[in-house]
Amino acid sequence: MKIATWNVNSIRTRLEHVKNWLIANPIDILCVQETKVIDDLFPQQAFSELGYQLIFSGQKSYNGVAIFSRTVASEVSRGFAPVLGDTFADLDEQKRVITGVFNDIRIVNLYVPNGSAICSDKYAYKLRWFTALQAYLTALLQQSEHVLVCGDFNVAPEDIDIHDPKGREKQVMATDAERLALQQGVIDLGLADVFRKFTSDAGHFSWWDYRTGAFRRNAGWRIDHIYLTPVLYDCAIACEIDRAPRELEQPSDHTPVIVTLGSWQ
DNA sequence: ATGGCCTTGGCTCAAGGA
Repeated sequence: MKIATWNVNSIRTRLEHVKNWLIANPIDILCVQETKVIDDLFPQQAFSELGYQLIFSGQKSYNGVAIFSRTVASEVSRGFAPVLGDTFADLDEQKRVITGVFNDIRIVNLYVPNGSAICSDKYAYKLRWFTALQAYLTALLQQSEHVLVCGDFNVAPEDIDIHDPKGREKQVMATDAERLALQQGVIDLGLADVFRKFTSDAGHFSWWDYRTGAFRRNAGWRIDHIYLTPVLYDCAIACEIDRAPRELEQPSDHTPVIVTLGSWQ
């Protein structure tokens, strides 16, 4: 079973890239972020023609998440509120969370806030969002031992996940507070970054700035992750970053990350 | 080097991204 995550930076602009990638990589589940489209305008037919079911949660211009799957989803919900109630309901105005159960695996697809700049309101919002995420995942983990959490986390967990970590303490996506939020909100709950099961060295990235020829220089960050509970982590036989879509004309600035689960149904 | 570049909305510029 193969499951991938990809921040596509507008599903409508990237429609041909995503379609062609799925034809070349006929995986079981694809989680996408930054769809940037309301649900009524989601280009659903293009993907149903390829044999995928879709669930999505979008808004105009910003954010938006979706899950494409070969099998039908059950126990689908959107946002934090269905799990957490009213405490963090204001965070659901931005469409960043969608989940469903597929083949007995609870898939959680996330688009973590960017955070803008360290002194900004958006940075505080990001840290509060991680607090909500911790409560949200804690609740889901009480229901199932088969949980996969993936998406654009907008945090580089370690210095080896940044092409040039010098001065990273002052850079959004790499501050100590963000790393602690990721640690407490995800990793400390028993979820492990499966990419690091197979690859321990530096220089592997999932996002490259559009500016300054960052991709050509491999000046990237590894901010797109797949986290697994222990039973799934043990099943994983590969986790790869596919750089190919980033080489195309008019690419997303992110590229897919794919995990392969062996001996799973 | 606070620049660079891309997407959306519907303005020829601003906001957000990371």
